Amino acid sequence: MSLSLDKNGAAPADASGQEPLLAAALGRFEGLLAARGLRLTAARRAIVEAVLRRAGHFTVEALVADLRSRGLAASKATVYRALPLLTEAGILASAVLTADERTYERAVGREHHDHLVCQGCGKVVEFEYEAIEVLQRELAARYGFTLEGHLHQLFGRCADCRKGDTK
Amino acid sequence: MSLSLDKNGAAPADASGQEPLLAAALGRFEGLLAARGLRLTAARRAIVEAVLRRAGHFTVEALVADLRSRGLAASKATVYRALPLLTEAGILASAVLTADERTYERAVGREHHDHLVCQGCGKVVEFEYEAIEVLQRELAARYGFTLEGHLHQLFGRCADCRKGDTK
DNA sequence: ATAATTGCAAACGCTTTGCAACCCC
DNA sequence: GGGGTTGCAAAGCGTTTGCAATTAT
Repeated sequence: MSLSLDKNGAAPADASGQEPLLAAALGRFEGLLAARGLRLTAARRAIVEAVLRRAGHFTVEALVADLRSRGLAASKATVYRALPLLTEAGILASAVLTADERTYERAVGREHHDHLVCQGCGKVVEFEYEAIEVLQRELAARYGFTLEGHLHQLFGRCADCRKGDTK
Repeated sequence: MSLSLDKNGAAPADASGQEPLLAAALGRFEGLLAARGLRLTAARRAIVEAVLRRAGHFTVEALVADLRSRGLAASKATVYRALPLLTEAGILASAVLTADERTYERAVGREHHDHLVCQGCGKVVEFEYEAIEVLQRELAARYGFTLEGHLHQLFGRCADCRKGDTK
């Protein structure tokens, strides 16, 4: 089994040359919406663009602020109503979810990965470990389950935080 | 340290041979509290008992209801204030945590495990897979992290739900 | 036209907090 | 008595929802 590790962070550069991504995202979105008799409106388009423009993890609040700062149409309520749709369309994904944090990230044009969070400084490392994915599938099968998804987050302390950081 | 019984003499009502667990839990709790200049009060004792009496996963609401139905002292606020302490003492652990569910479970006297949740019927299977635990440690080490914990939940569909249930 | 969509603000549900009374050491 | 503890109710917060106006097809 190949142990492919994502490059730390690999923060996707934003805003540049993402037309193809945007096209792919809007295409998917429109497909999902059409399949349900829903419409691809200006507000929804703006939300998709805002998500793609974001690099890394972000909160709903930040996304709404982005839209607002660009004078784009999409109120908080509309954003919240769009989140599940974006997720189902594979455009958006939940990033970190804990008792006191909830962030999202772009999903279109990216590979699946999980998160390793430093409890000292909050740094988040994205990782992809096929061996674990395999074991998860094996495990689900063992219990007669069809695996549809998972939430896997590792919490620890990074080297920097172990050295000097307070707390 | 000595384990004093509830001052009002109220013996744990049901209880099926859990005295040793209760003793262990109270002992740990008292230790943690003492180390911080905090006290093991009747309310906190009642909460510990309520947690041990619970089988399986439960919500805070359910725990509060338990206490209330037994006329035990411990308001909702007190329970919420005790949760982090119980967790640190290893008496309580978070069970399932998703965007719309948050349950806890007894940790004392139990082995570590993660959860497999059926998205059809809500059934939760607890699993312990050492191979995955090992890979997690390996992964954290690879990034220079000291692993302190993790949240690993698998979501799928159980055999029963695949057979008949409506989607 | 017909039905979906949106913004706003009110409603919500869960968790936290301010505060005065209380209890323990 | 000093300081931790508790209950109650109010405050917070992020998310959801009712509703009337608006817009897409």
